[in-house]
Amino acid sequence: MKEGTTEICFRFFTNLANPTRLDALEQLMQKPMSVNDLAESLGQEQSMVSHNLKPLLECNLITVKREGKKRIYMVNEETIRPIFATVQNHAEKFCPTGGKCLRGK
Amino acid sequence: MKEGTTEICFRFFTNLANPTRLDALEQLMQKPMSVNDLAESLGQEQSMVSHNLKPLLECNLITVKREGKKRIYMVNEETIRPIFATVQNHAEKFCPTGGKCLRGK
DNA sequence: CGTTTATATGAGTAATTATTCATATGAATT
DNA sequence: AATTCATATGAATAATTACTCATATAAACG
Repeated sequence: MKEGTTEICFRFFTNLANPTRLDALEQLMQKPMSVNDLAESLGQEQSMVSHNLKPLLECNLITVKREGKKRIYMVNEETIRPIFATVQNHAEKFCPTGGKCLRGK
Repeated sequence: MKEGTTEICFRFFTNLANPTRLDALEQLMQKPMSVNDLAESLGQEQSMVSHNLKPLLECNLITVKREGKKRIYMVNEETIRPIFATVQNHAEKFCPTGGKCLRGK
């Protein structure tokens, strides 16, 4: 692996290691939308969603474009799709208990 | 995405979102080895490495086999290789500043 | 079967990260 | 340019996660 990869990986995975952000990504995979729509669809406060979108955006896991007075967020398909595909494959093959393999919740 | 995927993803990414565990994985990708060898090669305490290998093992991101009186750890190639390949691709294409895209450290 | 060597565990503390609430910013539309 | 609607930010607190040190366990080999 290249130099500095651990640092990048750490930021990358830290970014994804959060339920709110994962929920947000899941929604945005279905359909690009604004912070407010996302907040409503997740049943979360706008400010919390906004706080959580920030690092996703900074790391380019999502992008944003303006539409009228809204900012429409969408996922970076090139990265997000394969990542989730790999996790899903891992879950099917290696997590027979359905994700309870890491520390009993 | 399937039901329960967010929970699995959360555990999965939480597991990877740690410098010690990433360093350990990087080492183990080069060569399977014991906890003590790993500890030495990382310049970390054996107990810390052991603590960190535990969740990786529980989530089947690594596996272990006994060899004499040592326990040899190795990565789950099927999952780890593609994950890191995707992150690396992401870094090259979308992190021009070399990983400084998420919160200035 | 006792001893040694390798590894795991527990509990306490430190460090990091998430969430909340109040408020600031900012662009679009009138 | 004033108003409004959408979104971002800051700072404080809460929650989670990591690390350390001391010690327990466990398998292998004599």
